Amino acid sequence: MFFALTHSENNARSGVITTARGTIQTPAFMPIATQGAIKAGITPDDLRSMGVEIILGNTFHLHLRPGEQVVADFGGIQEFCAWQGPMLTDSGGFQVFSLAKIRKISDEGVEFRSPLNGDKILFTPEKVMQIEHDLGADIIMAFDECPPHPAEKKEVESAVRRTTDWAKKCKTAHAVLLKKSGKEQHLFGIVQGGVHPELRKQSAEELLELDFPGMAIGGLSVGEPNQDMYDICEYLNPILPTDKPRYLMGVGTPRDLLEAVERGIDMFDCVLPTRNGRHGKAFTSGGDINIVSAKYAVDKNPLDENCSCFVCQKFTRGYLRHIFKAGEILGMRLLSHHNLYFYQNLMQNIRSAIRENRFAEFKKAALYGFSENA
RNA sequence: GGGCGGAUAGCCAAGCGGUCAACGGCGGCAGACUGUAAAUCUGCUCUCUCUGAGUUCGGGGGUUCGAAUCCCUCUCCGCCCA
Repeated sequence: MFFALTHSENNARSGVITTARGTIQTPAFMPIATQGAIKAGITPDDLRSMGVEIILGNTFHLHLRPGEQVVADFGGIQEFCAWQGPMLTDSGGFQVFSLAKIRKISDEGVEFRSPLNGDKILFTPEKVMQIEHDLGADIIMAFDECPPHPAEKKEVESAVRRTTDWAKKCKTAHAVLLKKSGKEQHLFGIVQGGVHPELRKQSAEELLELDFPGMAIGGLSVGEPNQDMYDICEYLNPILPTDKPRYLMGVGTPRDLLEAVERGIDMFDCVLPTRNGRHGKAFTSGGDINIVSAKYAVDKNPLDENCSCFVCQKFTRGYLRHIFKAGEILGMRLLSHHNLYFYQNLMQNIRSAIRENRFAEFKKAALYGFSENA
């Protein structure tokens, strides 16, 4: 069985996903290795030491460099990265949003211009499936259209229509490739529909007919108010099947994770722990801190006194501030490490709380802590 | 001793009669970042009773309606000739 739900408390769920390369306890947070590496020098050993069970790669960026054939030649993305655990590849659907200035959408697919050299890159559902099969991740995402926020409702409707159409094509192409490769790869569908409940419902129902082993919610955390994101999760909760993992793409802040878990989400990924780590912001049990702030110059405390990561065992805020200001790469690595550890620890605590039927009180206490510095 | 060339806000450095409180960079301060074109981006950084006013461009003096910008002089720095 791919997904087994083991505990639930109201809508919050905990379970386990089983792949050929290992299991993933849920709710899970997946660090992002867009180009096959967690930025700022976090190694596979680092990830394992903090309890990470699955990481992400990106189809678009890995296609541009080094190319899926190179990755396939190494035996797949997991071997290539020396991670060797479960991996997931995003499809390039987010690049439809993030690279909006250098792409053209049609019903056939999306024509990108390479940010590397200006080459025209045509992504169709079939092409994306071929690339994701060559990359060989354990979970692969259907090619979707992620519209911006705000957007005209017509634009969102069209994105839902294309996303469904492309999902069908992805499923068909995936089935053919799967038969040929004999590998185990699980294709997830992605629900679109912006902040419109009726479009979300339509998108989810159309995708559910295709019976994907997992369902993702895309098109959120693109600029809409946080409450809208929570509302959409809450709205979709009874529509999505309970026996399949739900993946809220691109989310989020520690608070977002708690709010979304409460509304039935099982999987997350987000650049925040690593990007903010590189930009000098640390997540702590007492809220975010900006380590370059002058007030930490002679602060001899760790980033988070409640954290047991090695950064918090060894280094003071004053030292971290100094190496950050000095531009030493160690500062970015240490903050990235701490932030990823903080996220993993938070997810571990969330899972324990759900399994012990005390998630509601855990969430309340955690949110109270995050507000200390706010 | 003589001849050139310099001295601009914390530092470097543009400006060379009005549109200059003075380009730009560094440093400093603050903020942003949510399926990563991000070790990135944005704002502020002389003083004040701050949508206005006051003092600045080595010191002093002068020319002019008006000077960081022109003239005289002093001080200091660099290069060259003795």
